[in-house]
Formats: sequence, structure tokens, C-alpha cells
Amino acid sequence: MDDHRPWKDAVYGQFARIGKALGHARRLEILDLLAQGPKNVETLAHELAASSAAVSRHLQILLEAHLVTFQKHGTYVVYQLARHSVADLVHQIQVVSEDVLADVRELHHLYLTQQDALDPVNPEELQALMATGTVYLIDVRPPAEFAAGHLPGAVSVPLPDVADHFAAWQDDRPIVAYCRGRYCLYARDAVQILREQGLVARRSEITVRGWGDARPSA
Amino acid sequence: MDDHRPWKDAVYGQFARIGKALGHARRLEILDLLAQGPKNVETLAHELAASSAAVSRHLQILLEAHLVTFQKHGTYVVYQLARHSVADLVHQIQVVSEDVLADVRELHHLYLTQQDALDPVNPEELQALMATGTVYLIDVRPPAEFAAGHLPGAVSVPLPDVADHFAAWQDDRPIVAYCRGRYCLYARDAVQILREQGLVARRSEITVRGWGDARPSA
DNA sequence: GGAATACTCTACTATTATGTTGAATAGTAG
DNA sequence: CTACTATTCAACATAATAGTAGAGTATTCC
Repeated sequence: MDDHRPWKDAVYGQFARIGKALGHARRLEILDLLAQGPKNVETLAHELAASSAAVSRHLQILLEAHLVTFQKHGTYVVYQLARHSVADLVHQIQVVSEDVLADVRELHHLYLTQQDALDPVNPEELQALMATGTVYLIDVRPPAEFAAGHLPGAVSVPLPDVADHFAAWQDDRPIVAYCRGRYCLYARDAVQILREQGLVARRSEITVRGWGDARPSA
Repeated sequence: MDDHRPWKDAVYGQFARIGKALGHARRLEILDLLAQGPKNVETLAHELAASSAAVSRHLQILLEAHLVTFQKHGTYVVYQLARHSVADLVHQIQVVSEDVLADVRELHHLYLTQQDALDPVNPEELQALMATGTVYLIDVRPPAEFAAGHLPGAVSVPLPDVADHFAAWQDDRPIVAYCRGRYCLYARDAVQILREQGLVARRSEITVRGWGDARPSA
């Protein structure tokens, strides 16, 4: 039984390149953000509360693994996922984590389920509400991400604008907010703000991530 | 915009635990092998051509990431994947790799496509052949993996037994061999052996991996 | 009980990854 | 050309990881 070690080492070594690139919290977060649309280094650094040097470093690593590509626009370097399958991969890691690590489920519950007795709107319910027009669906992500793709029928109301947007609100339809995905807290925060203003607001369980490929071919 | 850094760091930190565990060629190979069925340390060490101390070490790391579980059977410690989603994750890494790394495609072609002018049998064709019974389908993986689940209608002929099994072969049906998946070379080797014996043999593109969940709930 | 087997653990060394700082590069606007 | 901005690079200190050899543990078999 002649062994094919050199070949196997080469093949699995290549797989490991991808694995290694996924072995850091910040890089996974970067990929999750890029799944929402292309972004430049500064934007990412701001979202991550990290130095741009550090983010740039992580982006180089992702680039070496060919998980992202970039384009230069003037002095800006805009990064994006190399393929849609990369977003699926990151998603699968999250699925496995929740499947397998009790800690993740707890963290998730802590922030989203418990505090958010906020009875979330499930996919079917949202669809029904949208069909009858008895809901005001808001996308609370940054405008650039809305522009890169959003749920049909949604209105862009970035989180920082939420309070103002609804200051003199008279419409009596319930407000439903959605954001990036399961690990994005924008929708939760939006609902909290709106409830403090005495409005009827709920968080959608459908997110851009769940909706999946509504966005244009990246 | 109060940042939820501590929560995000915790959540993505957990994801990164999984990512880190995937950041090594041998560990990915271990997971791929375990996707075929439970195995003990020695078996894995033999398949990987590595010391059992090293394999044990890697298994500890996979264990800490909760990607595998184990059971003690006498002096044997039998490891298995913690969930089926783990196999999907490893598969997704391979998909992304082929998608994104030209090197992997080349390595794959080098061994499987080129040398294997072996016109492989594609899924539809195999199904048709099986339906009419005009094929002898062999599973060339180790017997334990066959026992853990195999394609319907297949006969177990482990690679080391292939030459003997067909020594006095008279059946004129073509032989089709399959193995673990896209990166397993057993079927390729089997076909090579059989052709040297002057028999009609081909490699199946369907493998246990492609067939997916024919195997019992692991 | 004693030997054999299967696995894990402990040091130890070599290698690789991370984050920070400040400097270097490259493009843009005046 | 100069000042400015966005990004990357270089160099360092620190930490984590990989592999190996050999000791240690636990279970089975005789």
C-alpha cells in the first residue's frame, strides 16, 4: 500500500491555509462584515474598534488565503469576499459553533433571547405582514450595506438615525427592524430605542444573512 | 452608538476556537477520516503516517473545540465527529479551497484527472448502471468504514484485497470502484491495479462524501 | 500478579503568529 | 510642489503552536 503522503500533505496543507486564516476572532468578524458588501480598511477598523494597521495586517492574511480580493479606488483600498462560498463557510462555522459549543448558545441567549422578550418576528410572520402591507420594515445597517443589497420592501434607517426618523411618527403599523445576521446587534438596539419612545417595534429573525442571496452577485 | 465589543469579542472568540482547530493539515485530515466513521487513535495514526503521540495531541485540540467526542472501549479510545455539521464544515473548506486556490485545482487534476484518463463514472451513469445491474460496484475503503455505512448495492473489497479478489474473475460486468471522497486515492489505485490485470474498471465520481447521509445517524 | 497494549502527558526546542509603534508609500487636492 | 489622507511595511516583544522522545496511566490477557 504505497502511501500518497506528499500529495495528501500538499492538498490538506492547502485546506489548512484556509483554516488558519479563519483562526482569529477579528478575521472572522471582518469576513462577516464583508459578507454585507465591500468595505475599505478604515470602515472595517472603525467597526472593529481596532487600529487600521492591525486590520490591514489581517486583510493581508485573508488575501494570502485568497478569501478576499481588493480594488483600489483612489487612496481607498476596497476589500470584498473573493467568492460567495466564503460567506457560506463563515456561516457554517457559526452553525457548528452553536451546535457544539454551549458557550455560544449562552452568549446568544444572554443578549438576544433573554433581554429581547422582544418577541421576534419569525420568517413566516414577516412574509405575511409584508404581503398585507401591515408593517414598516426598516434596515438599520449603515447605508452602504443597504445599498449593496437589502430585503425587498425595506426602508433604510441606519441605527444612528432611528430616534430622529421616528420622532414625530404617526403611522400605526408596527415597526420591524432587521440587520446583518444572527450576531449583529443593530436591530436589537433599534427596537430598544423605539420602545423607549413608546412605539410598537419588533426585531426580525430574518436578516440579510438569512435571506441569503437577495443581494447582487458580489 | 455604544459598542458591544465585549460581547462580540466573546462570540467571535468562540467561533475562532473552531477556526483555530481547523488550521492544521493533519487535523483536517483527521476530521475527514472521522467523517467515514469512528476510529481509534492507532488507526488514525496509521492512516496519517504520524506518531500516535502527535495524533493524540491533535485529537485533544479537536476535543477542546468540541468538534469530536470519544468513547472508551477497553484500552481503545474511539473518536468520532461530535455532529454531522462538522463534516459539512470540513467539506465547505474544501469547496472554498477549490473555488479560490488555483493550487488545489492543479493538485487535484495532477492526480485524478490527468492520470485518470480513467474516464470516471458520473452520478447519473452510475445510477443507470446500478438500476440495470450491469455493473459490479466495489467499496475499496477499509472494512470498518464500509461497516459504518456504504452505497447501496456495493460490495466491500478493501484496497489491499483487490488483486486477490479479482484474480480468477470471469464476470464480464465492468467494475466500478468508489472510496471516501474527492481527496481519497483508494479508488484510483484500485482501478490502476485492475487495469494492470486486464480488467474493465472505472472510478466512480460518487463517493461516500458525495452520497452524503446514506450512513446511519452518527 | 506481571506483561503487553493503547493512549496520554511532560518537557523541551524550533517555529510561527500577534499586536504595537512609528516610519514609508501612494494617491489627491490645492 | 506641498500638505494631507489612506494604507502598508518593518521591527520588535510576547505569546502560542508543533513535534519528539520518553515517562506515566489504565486496561486487558495470561
